[in-house]
Amino acid sequence: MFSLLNMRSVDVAAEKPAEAREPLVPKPDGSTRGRILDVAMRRFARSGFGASVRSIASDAGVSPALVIHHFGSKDKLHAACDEHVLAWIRDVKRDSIGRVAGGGTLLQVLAGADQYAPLVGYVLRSLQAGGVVGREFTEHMIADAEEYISEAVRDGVVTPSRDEAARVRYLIYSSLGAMLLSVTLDPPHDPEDVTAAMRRFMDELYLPMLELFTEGFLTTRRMLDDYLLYVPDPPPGDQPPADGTPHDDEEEP
Amino acid sequence: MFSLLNMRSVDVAAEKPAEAREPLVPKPDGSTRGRILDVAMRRFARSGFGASVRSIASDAGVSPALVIHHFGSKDKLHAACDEHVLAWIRDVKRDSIGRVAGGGTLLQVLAGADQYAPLVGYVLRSLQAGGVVGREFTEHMIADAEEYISEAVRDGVVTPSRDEAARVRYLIYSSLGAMLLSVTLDPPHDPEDVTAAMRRFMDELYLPMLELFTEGFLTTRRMLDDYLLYVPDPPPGDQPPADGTPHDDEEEP
DNA sequence: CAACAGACTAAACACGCGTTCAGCCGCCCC
DNA sequence: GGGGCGGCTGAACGCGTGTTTAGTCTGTTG
Repeated sequence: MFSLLNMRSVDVAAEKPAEAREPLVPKPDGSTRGRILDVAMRRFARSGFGASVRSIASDAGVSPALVIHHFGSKDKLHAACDEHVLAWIRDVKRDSIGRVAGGGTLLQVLAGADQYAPLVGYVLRSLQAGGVVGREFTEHMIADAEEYISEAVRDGVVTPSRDEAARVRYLIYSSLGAMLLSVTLDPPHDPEDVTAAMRRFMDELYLPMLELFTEGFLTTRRMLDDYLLYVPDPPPGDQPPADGTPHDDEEEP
Repeated sequence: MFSLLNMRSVDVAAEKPAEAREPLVPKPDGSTRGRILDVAMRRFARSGFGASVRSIASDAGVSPALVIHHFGSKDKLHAACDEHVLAWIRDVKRDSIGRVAGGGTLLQVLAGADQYAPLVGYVLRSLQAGGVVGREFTEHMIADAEEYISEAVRDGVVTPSRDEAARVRYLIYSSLGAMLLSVTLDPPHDPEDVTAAMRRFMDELYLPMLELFTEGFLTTRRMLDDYLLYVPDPPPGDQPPADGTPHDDEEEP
């Protein structure tokens, strides 16, 4: 069940056995340091990385000095949050492996439960800011997709591509980018539930995506053929001769 | 010539007549106020909207107080830049109308000339920040695409969709979002030429896009048919019955 | 020529930020 | 019991921010 960007929330419920697995959220830990880390992550997710140390301290019910005392500096706190979030993501991935056979529907899982809202919010913020979490998350998704798409191609349910790596990157960038853009341009009133916004987005745009994936968009092969004729073979990481541009490729209806 | 997201840079050169139209950049104006506005726009594009009034003043070779004197406040300066950029975009659109018959390749035009770098950079920043320019730009693109896609459908070169409006939105969100994500996660060393980054992105990912548009992704109609069977008709903005899930959101300390 | 107007600036103001400092408190170990 | 030690705080420091104020200079107008 390759699905890749299988986004519709309603399906999630249908696919998983009724005795729902509860979402995996990190244990409270008890220590003040842990609580600070937790509220910092949530605050960053809600307000972006410009959030002040004072606001985080206030959220945690401690003094600003204590935050610095435990983490050394705001930058180090940010780094600790990054690490914390990445670990959480790894846990969710490990936990959800083999659920929908072939895995890969990480986005589905994350959007499916409100408890993941801080995690998702944090990832989106990092994507917006070009942070390490955003980068790593994207690469995770690409690596995963690479794997199960190639499997799906072997099984004959997915078209092969002339450049699998590029296709995977394109697919992940589009879906992630579309979602990011959607919640950025039209943010949820309560920034706490980005997951709801994601599900709305999925519900609205799942049909066109499915249509595109199933039926394509163009009725003629002309543009693709022209391009293939013009450009040699891209597959193993080499660039086409760039722009020596002997391009008398003029297209015209 | 529907093309929509026709992204390949090499084509741009081929399409326009050799006696190149030079890109349309707003006249210098001469006044100090105009110069401040210009450098402010560029500074915002390069460094984001967090850029300080002092840095802008320094760029323009004037005192910070003068910036405030002319624009009232930083927010008003920001708004003036927004207006300035939107006017510029309107000019470019009007200027490029009917160039590639049917228009719509605004992105192409913008990515095609380095002189548009500040404009493009500004739009991307606004997209990142969820500003009005980003929103308006997106809606412009959607409106344009709506028009020439429907034309392309009439001409039989593009598949019809069960929900044209949703498809257009999906296509624009994906392409814009993918591009935004690409330059965010992997920003150009010299932030001055985002256009180069855009062209690189286009060159890399044009093939998979074209493949997807021409050949689709799935080899079976099963998923689409299942979905259509499950969901009635989405066209006029109504939500599917949104399954049972009474979302019990507990959590929150 | 005098007077006003507007472009422009140096200096300061008020504020929020990340961070530091000195010290208080309660716990554990000798 | 005494002494260290780590969690923790209130107050301050230094800095960068957007903005204000007072004033200078220049060109125009009566």
